[in-house]
Amino acid sequence: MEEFLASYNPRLYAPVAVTVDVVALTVRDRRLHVLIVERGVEPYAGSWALPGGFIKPDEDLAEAAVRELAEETGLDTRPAHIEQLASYGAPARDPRMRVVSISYLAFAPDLPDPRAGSDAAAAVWHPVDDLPPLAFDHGRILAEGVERARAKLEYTPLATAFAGDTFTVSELRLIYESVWGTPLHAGNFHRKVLSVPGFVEGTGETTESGGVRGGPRAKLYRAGDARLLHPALLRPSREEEIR
Amino acid sequence: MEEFLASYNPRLYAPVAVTVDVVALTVRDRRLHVLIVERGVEPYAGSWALPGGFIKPDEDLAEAAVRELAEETGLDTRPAHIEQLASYGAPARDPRMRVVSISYLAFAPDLPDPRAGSDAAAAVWHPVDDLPPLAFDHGRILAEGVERARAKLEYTPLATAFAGDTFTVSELRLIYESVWGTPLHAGNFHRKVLSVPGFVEGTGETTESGGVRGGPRAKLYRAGDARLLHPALLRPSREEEIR
DNA sequence: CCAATAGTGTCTGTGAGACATTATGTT
DNA sequence: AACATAATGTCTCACAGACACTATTGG
Repeated sequence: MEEFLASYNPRLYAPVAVTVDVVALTVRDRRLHVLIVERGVEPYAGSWALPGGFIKPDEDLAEAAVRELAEETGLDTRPAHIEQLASYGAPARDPRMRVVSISYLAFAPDLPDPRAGSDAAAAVWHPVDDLPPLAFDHGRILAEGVERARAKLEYTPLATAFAGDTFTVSELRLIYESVWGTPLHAGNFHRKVLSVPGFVEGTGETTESGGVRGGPRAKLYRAGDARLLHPALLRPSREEEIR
Repeated sequence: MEEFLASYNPRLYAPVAVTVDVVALTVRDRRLHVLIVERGVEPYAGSWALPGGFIKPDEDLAEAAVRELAEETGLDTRPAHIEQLASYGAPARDPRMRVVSISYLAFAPDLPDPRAGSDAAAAVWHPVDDLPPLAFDHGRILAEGVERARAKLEYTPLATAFAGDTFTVSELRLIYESVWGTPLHAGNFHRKVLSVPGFVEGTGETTESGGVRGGPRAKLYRAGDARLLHPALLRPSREEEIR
């Protein structure tokens, strides 16, 4: 083994760089938003892109994703949820050299506006349904992130990661409607959410006042201990995606 | 941009190598099997591991996965299905240097025994529920691949990727039972499979003879054009995995 | 004949979705 | 008073799962 290590020379392999890119999502003003940055350095300086960058020598991949997100956007709050999305390694996806990118998907509650950090000229939350062209293959990465997020709301209680510590059933429904882009039936949604074991648990509290246009005070809930929703909360049927 | 490329020096970054590892699954003798190889070179020479290796300069990631699978196992048949699984980049997961591995999940019908190829001392199909320790973090990668496969059979028609061009409903049921490790109700499964639009389509043919222990000739089907099963074919409830 | 298998029929319980209703708040 | 919203009730249809049953083959 020692002799092998001595004879092994990494420089014999073509150099490859590894980056992480983050699809950070939130719900603002009833629309799904993604965090994008304006690149301050080449390549693609001036273009919008997902936050991300090269991994550091002694850092795990998920750590790098959290670090890059904080560095480029000035957000000091860790996202409520982060998971690996996919990897992209087409030989010419980066003009500098061979770059393999590991993408991460993050969910955050509605946070303050970000500020541009290292290597970024600007950082903003932008609605996902009205995006500028993105650098590299980030448009495709984002699309896969959004689709993964939509699917995950069906099977997992992760919608609560977009909400604050406590929330009403109506707020939770607005999150689902915003992420899926579909109106849901308020009454059926209400009954369904409360019937899935471990999805939410009551706090005993209610909102301070009724809604802006009236109505009774809503009960407040927090996230329950379920990791999977059973039965699942399925999107209205999407016949077109089946074939 | 040109000036940037001139000033950029990849050697300034710590060297990272990128590998692909493949979790290739098949169903043999009513049990789920995975393709593993006995490593012929250090590190972990003599240990069992997933087939895989370093990517080449002008090769996309999925291409590398298919190539490594063929090279190390002598199988010339492309798997019926291959998809990206996840990436692993813990700093010390490989003793040689920083190695980031992209894992792929492949489904194949029951193929001939593999033969050891480059860098491999042996290559075999091995039942997944009775495995030797695997090199690196391959045990974890395999576990995630098996779980992904089990989940995918619920929502997609990929079980047909384990079967031949044509198959009977009973053969399809045996695939589900083998992958999930659960007996299924033959009658209900039969009705369910035929009722999901696009899952299978009849060929008009039947088997040449009845089963080895009797029974009528079964109708033959081939894979249909659905990409998703709707409604899904859910596993018997797994309460323990919900919390 | 017996046993195993292919395929279908029937019943029940659960849950999704449409719709209605009551209560409680704001403007 | 008018209206929006929270929360619950009711009905119907689809479907999963249990069970029964017939038909067809091999041993």
